[in-house]
Amino acid sequence: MIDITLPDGSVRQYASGVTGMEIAQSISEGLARNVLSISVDGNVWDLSRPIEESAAIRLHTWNDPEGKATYWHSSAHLMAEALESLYPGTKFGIGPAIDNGYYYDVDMGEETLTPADLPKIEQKMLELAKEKNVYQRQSISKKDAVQYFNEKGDEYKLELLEGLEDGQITFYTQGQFTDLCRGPHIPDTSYIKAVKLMSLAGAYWRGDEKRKQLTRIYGITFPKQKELTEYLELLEEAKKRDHRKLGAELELFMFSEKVGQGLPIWLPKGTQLRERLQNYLREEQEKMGYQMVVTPHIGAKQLYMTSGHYAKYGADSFQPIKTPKEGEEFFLKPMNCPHHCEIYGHRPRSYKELPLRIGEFGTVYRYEQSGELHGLSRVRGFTQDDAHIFCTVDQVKGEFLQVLELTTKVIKMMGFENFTAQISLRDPANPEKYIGSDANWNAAEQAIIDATKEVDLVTTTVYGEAAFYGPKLDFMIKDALGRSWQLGTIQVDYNLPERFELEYIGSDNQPHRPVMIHRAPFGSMERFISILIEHTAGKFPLWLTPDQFAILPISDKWIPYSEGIKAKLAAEDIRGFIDDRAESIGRKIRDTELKRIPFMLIIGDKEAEKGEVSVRRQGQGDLGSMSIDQFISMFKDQLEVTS
RNA sequence: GCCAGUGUAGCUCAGUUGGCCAGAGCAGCUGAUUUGUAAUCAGCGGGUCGGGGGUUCGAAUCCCUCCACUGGCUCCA
Repeated sequence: MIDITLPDGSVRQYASGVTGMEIAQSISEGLARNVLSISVDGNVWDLSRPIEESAAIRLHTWNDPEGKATYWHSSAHLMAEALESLYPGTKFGIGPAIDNGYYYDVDMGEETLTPADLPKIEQKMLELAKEKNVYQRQSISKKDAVQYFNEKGDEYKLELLEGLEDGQITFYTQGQFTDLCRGPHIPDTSYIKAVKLMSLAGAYWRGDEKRKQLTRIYGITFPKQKELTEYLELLEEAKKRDHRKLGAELELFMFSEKVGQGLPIWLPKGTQLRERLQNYLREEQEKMGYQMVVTPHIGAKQLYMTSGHYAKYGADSFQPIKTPKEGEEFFLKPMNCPHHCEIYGHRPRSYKELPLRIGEFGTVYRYEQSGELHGLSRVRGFTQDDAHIFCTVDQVKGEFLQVLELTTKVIKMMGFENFTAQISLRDPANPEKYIGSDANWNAAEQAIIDATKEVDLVTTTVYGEAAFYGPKLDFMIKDALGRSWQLGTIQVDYNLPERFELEYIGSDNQPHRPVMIHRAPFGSMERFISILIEHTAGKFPLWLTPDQFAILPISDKWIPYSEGIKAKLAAEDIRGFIDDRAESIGRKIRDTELKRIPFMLIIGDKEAEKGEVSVRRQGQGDLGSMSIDQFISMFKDQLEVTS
């Protein structure tokens, strides 16, 4: 007998060789119907795999991530079977489960798939699913595995096999399809009831752009048709929140082919929004001792040679602008830090000046590959809420913590609760990608790790994501469609001060090298606002929204009265306009609702007689009639709640 | 940059296998209406069918090429 420990800590005894499915059945029929896979001492297994020794287990259903992952991975195999049956000779790369579904990378030779082919594959999958084919696990020797894929002519699987050790190789077979796979899988294909192939994309084999591009097919499956329908509806809803769509509808920003791709143009309403955000941050930063500066949009080549940006990005940036007679070369500013280093270094500095916090809403220009551009999230010209803190080694931690506090405050104030913090460190395998000494890097990386620990910030650590001059702490947030974007960033840098030979005179009357902290709580105004739009669906916080009210006179007889109301509100710094069009009140309300203007003040005979306004809240409806003073006080209450 | 797809009026979309002057709704303009909580009525104007080239008696429709956009991949100081 073996001891099986359940998640609640209770221990049950089973005969050695018991399977996950048998355990589930012994607990309840319902569980046995719904269970998809099992964790045995932390490793996810098939339900049919015998458990030989005592272990702690967790049974996974559709309701946990491991269960979904098993389900979707099995769905990828089902899709592969369908592809092999419809397109014999298809070669397979990898086919993992992802956050929402799965994909499989395939090489179809001369054949090209188009979206029109997808329904046919979906049909085949459903057909095969009904066969209730069992996912059969089989251990296989490396030699036999190599022979199998040699005969099949699948060089991708053969390459994957090269990285595997003999004795640890397993095949899974369902129906007519056999795949090299670690598993685990759901019991059989009949669990898969609803299938949708979402999209086709090119994907480089092993993520290497020098290698062949395979066809990636994204799909998702569900145990119930209803769940698929709901998922697709959710996607439709998310698309309505897309900042590119709302940005156009609310007239926040635009793009123009003539101006150039990836170069956002801010319209008056968007500019208002952006400047309010900047003013907010400016005030917060002034409280913290920041000093604002303004630097030019271009810089001489030498500046970027000194900073190292030229060596790293010179070939992949906008190419230099040259003076017509002298041929001097200037680059569009891709970063503000070199300019700020020059500000630091323009005269001798004393330790008494440190920490020196230099801030700038600096507009920078970077060449991004055309296929990468995306609304406001990925552009070629954008404004960073940038600042560089020059401080002593001893001050690094304190400064870092202050920046961390500011950044999390900003993120939380905007209501972005679902952010993740990522520590981005060097890629140990590629030291040539970075400048500076190991000692500098170690100090910088340790500073970030220590500071995040001190405030108990939950972080993930990713190697290879550091900037070339230093490690970063990045704040990641998802957009409406679940894509993750980096917003705020904090970077500790020992290297640029060295390259710019920055110094300060210490209390010992000796020169010392300062440390630099790069930081941008929003990241860029463009990307931050793109996320803000998607998270609020265009219903911005009251303090930020371009128009806070619209006065809707029922007939133009009440326009003069409306003017008076508007003036009273303006005196209280409440902004808005009068809709004086000769339209019906229903029409005015509809248009104002669609513009996401928070308050509608409706004025007709009744209100004017009593000296009141009838208040309607966007998205909520009629709040009834009240005096203008009552409205002002209600407005101010809400202003505080949302700010 | 790469793979796949899309591009018709300011917006959303129709335009059969290539065939008379390219259509609709909304928006816009003009006029009428003076309205009570999500679209008042009528009239009018508006399109190099993304650009260029080609095939054809004839191209929005077929082919080539460039541009932009969408979904991914790679990249992201």
